[in-house]
Amino acid sequence: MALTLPPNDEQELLTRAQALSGLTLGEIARKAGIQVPKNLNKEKGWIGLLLEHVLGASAGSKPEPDFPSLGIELKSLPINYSGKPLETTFVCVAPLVGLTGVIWENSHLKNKLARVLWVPVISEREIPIAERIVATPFIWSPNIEEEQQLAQDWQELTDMIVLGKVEQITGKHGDILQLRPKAANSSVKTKAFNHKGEPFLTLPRGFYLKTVFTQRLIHQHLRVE
DNA sequence: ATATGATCATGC
DNA sequence: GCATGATCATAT
Repeated sequence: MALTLPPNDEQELLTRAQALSGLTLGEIARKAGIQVPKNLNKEKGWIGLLLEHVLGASAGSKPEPDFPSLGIELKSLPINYSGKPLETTFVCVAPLVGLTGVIWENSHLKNKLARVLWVPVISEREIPIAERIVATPFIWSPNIEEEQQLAQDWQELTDMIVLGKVEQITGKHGDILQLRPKAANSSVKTKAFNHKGEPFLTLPRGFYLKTVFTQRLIHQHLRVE
């Protein structure tokens, strides 16, 4: 596959992303010389990786933004024909230890969501992967209200973790943010502390944005233009 | 095991 | 129907 140079500034990135609007994933992949899988069962991150590639994001799984010089994170967002998100959005792994001194302002979650290029893709499961269409990408930062909601949910979930109640947390906790398993399978374990302060092994968890939140982002950016 | 990229699929 | 819990691939 051909090399795509990273964008020089935010506007170039946005222009590049919006040039994908209306194109099918098959068209985009063909230009990039990438094979389209029949389904995503074994390549769940394929769409995100394709978009990273064609937009010139830095490769690999380094713990930094997709566009380091711009401080921008790329997120693909599967939506239905009505613009409703079909999945929650994974943000980052939730630390279960070492939370002493961590506050919202210096949290990994806040940092991750500081500036995001959202690329919605009409991705209903009945549509073959190659025929799914990119909608209108947009760049977003949380406004005051959104940040307050994120901070509140993050604090609630983090408090429970600190109190050793991680295994009592379900996907129902949080209004717009949730904590759910994030692992290859249920045998994967990571260290946490129980309510007595004793270490034990548990399933790794990740922070996910609920669809009610991402749906609002979509609507903001459909209404205003 | 942890980071990246997420969606699958079953229970409700 | 849809959200929660479970899972898949790859790189380090």
